Amino acid sequence: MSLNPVSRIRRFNRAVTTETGALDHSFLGRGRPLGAARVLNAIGPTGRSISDIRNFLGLDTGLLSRLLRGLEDEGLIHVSEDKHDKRRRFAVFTPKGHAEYEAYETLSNDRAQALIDRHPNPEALLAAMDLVASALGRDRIEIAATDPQSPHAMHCLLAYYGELATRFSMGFDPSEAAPLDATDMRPPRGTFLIAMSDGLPSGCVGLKGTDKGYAEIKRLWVAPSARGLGLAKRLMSEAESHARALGISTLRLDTNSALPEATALYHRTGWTEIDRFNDDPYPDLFFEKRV
Amino acid sequence: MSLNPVSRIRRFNRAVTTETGALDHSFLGRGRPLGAARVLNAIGPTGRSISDIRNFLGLDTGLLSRLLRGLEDEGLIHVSEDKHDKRRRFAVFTPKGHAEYEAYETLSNDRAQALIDRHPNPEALLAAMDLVASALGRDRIEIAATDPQSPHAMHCLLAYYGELATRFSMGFDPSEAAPLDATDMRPPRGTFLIAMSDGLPSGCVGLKGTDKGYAEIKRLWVAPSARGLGLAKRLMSEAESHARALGISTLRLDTNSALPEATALYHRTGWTEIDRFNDDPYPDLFFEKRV
DNA sequence: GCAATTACATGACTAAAGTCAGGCAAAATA
DNA sequence: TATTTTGCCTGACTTTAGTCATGTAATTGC
Repeated sequence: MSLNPVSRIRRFNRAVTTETGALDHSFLGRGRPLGAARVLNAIGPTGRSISDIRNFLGLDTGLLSRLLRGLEDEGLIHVSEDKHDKRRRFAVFTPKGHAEYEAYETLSNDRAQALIDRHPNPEALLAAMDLVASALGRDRIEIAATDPQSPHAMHCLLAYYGELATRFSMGFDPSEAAPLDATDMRPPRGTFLIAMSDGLPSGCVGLKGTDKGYAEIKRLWVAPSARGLGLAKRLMSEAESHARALGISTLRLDTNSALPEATALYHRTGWTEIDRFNDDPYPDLFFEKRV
Repeated sequence: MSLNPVSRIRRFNRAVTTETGALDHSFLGRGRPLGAARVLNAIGPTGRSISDIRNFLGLDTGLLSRLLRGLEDEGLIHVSEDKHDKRRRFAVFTPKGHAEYEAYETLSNDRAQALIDRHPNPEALLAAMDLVASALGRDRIEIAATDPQSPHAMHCLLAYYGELATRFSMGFDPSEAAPLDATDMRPPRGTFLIAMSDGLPSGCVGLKGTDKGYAEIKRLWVAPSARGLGLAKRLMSEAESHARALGISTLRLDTNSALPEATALYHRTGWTEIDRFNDDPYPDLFFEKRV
């Protein structure tokens, strides 16, 4: 009875509700009701428009207006009007508000740190949490173009190389693979897309421009915690849209038979297998698609 | 920045808060405030004493009293006095209350089921959730004596056998191991202890009485999701207390060098290695301890 | 047996959260 | 340009949650 899947999830819910309840309670310690603290947190260091806050927190206009007025009276925020649309308003922190925001951040961070510190295997715990968070927030994964040398991109690429190293029987050394020039993966020659799942980079794909009449798809990777959610397919289809927008009509890619999921995906999504078109030592399968 | 452990935990918190918020909201759909729904849920099909409910939900006497009165007025529960102590009161469902309780259960269960259904690898998701729940609720793991043939005990034993099968190079077949008579693990000859982590059996150990002047420790197992929390040590020390209470002064156990964590634990907790004392084919290490 | 304690109920209150109906200025649309 | 819509604010409300003091009956401890 307690062992069936539904019971296990409900046990998880109980554990997590207790934990968040305790965090909420510690937030109350700063002498401000939870509603106001939530608004402060929603504003964030870069400021935020009122309508954004309303959507994010799901609040009524009246209620939010009053909460903002309260924070303003406390001297924590400053609300100014948007230059382009004077109906819209934008909230930013005062120095005092910034300090207060940081105090709430510290409460959350300390709690998170304590959880890590007392666990015997933090990496396993974090991996489990990533997986659960991705499962819960699957519809909130967003794909956006990023610079191929941004920290998030580097994170994805390192994870990608690490995985190739374990999956290829001969290992994988990035320096032996075909060198990549970052400018080939920046507009207007190409692009680099990252899938962000509420702050966690969960996948990537590169579109690399060449001077040979086609562009290449490179570095398609999906984080273990986000696999099976159809993310690879979404990344590929976004990459194809970007290719079309850049005026590219032929795409090529290379892959290795040690990555059967990838190969299956290419077959499923209209790619045709072609002959070897480069002398990179790692790939043994080559595909092409017209977009 | 979003890749450090603290950020990952906070991302998890956000995902989970959204999810529980959505569940709470669906609870509201039954036209009853959350407080009343929580009380209904706390009562449960078997009924519950008022003081229990108060402790469980952390409510003020006045508030709970009013919430109970509300549920009573709706015709959902019936509150009667305890026979032995007429100050105490006990709440049970009326048939209508039972139906309402089930409706809430269905909301929770459907949500959980949906999460399983849409995930590509439900077993991995559940394992991750178990691990997180154990990490959050580690101080709430309780050890209790159970019948060695209870469903929870069987669950532990099957998991234990499954694990031995993967860890022993020669595999493991329970039928070839020394047969176990359940009466040897019931008082007064012995006992069987289970560690329960909020409804999930997370570990076990058996104390098996013999007629040879000593008792044996058997089937020490800790669920993967609860490892590293010191549970094995707690189980062993509980088993020793039970042995003392049963008038047993010498304990023995056998184990296999393929289980180094176990062996290390025995060395650490006062056990001395002795010569083989049985002809079971699986063990290759033998220990004794006086309690 | 008497005082203290316990278990629960009641009344009187407050704070927080949320709803709803205007209202006003700016922007979008016709 | 006139009308409608949008984004936000304000005032007047209700509901929910929770606190505190007091009361009453039953039980426990001395």
